[in-house]
Amino acid sequence: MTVFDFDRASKLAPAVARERKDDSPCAACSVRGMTICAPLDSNELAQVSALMTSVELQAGAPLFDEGEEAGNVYNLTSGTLKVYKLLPDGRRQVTGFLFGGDFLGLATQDTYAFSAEAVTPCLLCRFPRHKLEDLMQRMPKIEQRLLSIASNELVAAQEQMLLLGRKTAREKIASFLMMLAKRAKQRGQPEDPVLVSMSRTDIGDYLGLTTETVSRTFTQLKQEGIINLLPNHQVKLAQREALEEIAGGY
Amino acid sequence: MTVFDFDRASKLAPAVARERKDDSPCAACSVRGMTICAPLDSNELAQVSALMTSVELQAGAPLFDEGEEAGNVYNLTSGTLKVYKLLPDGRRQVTGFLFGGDFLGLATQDTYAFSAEAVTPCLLCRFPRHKLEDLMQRMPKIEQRLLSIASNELVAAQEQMLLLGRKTAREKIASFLMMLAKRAKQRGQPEDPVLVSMSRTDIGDYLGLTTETVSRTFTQLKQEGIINLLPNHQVKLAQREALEEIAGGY
DNA sequence: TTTTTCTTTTGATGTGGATCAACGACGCGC
DNA sequence: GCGCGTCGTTGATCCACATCAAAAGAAAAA
Repeated sequence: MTVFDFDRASKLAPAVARERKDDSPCAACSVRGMTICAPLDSNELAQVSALMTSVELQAGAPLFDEGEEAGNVYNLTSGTLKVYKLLPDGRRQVTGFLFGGDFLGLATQDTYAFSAEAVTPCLLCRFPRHKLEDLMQRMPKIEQRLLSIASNELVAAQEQMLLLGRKTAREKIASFLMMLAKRAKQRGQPEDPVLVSMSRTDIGDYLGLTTETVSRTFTQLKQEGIINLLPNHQVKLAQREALEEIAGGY
Repeated sequence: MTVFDFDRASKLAPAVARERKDDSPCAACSVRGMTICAPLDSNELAQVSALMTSVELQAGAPLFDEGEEAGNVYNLTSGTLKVYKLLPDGRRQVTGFLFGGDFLGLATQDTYAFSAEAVTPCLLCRFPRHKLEDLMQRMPKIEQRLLSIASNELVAAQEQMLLLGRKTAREKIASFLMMLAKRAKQRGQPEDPVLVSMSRTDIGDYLGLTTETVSRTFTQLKQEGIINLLPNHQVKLAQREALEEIAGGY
């Protein structure tokens, strides 16, 4: 379990690395045609794009903290982001990793229920929440899209509860690798040598394990020939079916 | 960890205990003014009510199973319901308990992502999903309400991930009791002697513990004078602040 | 009421993963 | 290139909770 490291926190990079006011619509959002913009026509898209600002984060930079006023929602254009919650003594639970195309910042209360931090350098589209809410009144399509996103997240959250509450370390690691492979495939990236861009600590905090256990379990799977640990944080799924079997049918 | 008991399963009560076609609007839904009907005017309410059927479940009766076609959504009028997921070998994770006023059955895919079963006798309002979806096209208010419900559930799910991944047995039980108290208060029921209507097995499967550990932890808290175990499944929160402290600030 | 059955509690023992400790390996700035 | 800080791996030991076992309550059936 990771205990909050105050020394490290004070050394963190500044909150927002760079920020650009951009008159053109968020290229990645419209090009990819994903996330909240997906169901919109060009006129609607222009209205949404007018609200948007680009944000750039360097690895390790926080986007916002739990409890902070939830003024914006975001679309992650590229990079990897983690969202997490802390206990008062610093124990951390990473509740999710976000990748290119993912949506972030849904909140009913007016404060964020979790913190968000860049794992790798990130590009995001930012929308002021109240303006987007005004727009939603006139464009139910956005609301539909948001409901669909929330429903999918809810399904994923329940899956993760099953993992945290009932799976062994071995099953957790196998599930984690399968999840990374699936998500990479979804956004059209290579899924066999899986790129594991996050640290053992982040993985441990996501799976409810310690770094040591994460490391030992990777080693164990490697020795069994189920995976190969390649350079540059890549993992080859040597026996994909075996891994899927261990993951527990999910 | 609970392993699937095939003998017990075969002895379970039939799926739907009773069912009534009801011309009048679901009394509880409109009276309470909660859940998806909350923001509607009387004309809109009539349209929604026209789609509704009442369902009655006896304790232990399943409402639907994971993987089943998601044909309906439900409003729980009274009683307690549990939703859960199973691993292939029968290990179970209860992902939530639902109480009077709660909404159930949100799904993007066309199958349920979890199973639902009555803990106590239950009364529900049932809505055919495709008809409700048609209605949503014309009444964005319902969609807004659903998005709000989903957002709240998402916050609760992240809270539960923190609990499952990072809290000790003692902290889990304390959090569980505080949650029950809070939810009882929300729906205007006595919150101090908390009614714990579910079995130790259900609690264990909700918190990622065994029945034995749940029982031992209750006993321990009782011996420390933090709670009192009363007859009829009631628990008196003798030292509420101490319990809140143990729960970890949530 | 007594009997049966299921649930909860309590006890004895085992173990998966945490903790504590040290070392090796990679990346970065100089 | 070299030194240095961070991250990952490996080893030894510990402990919170699981597992196994049985008794004590509670509820349902006879």
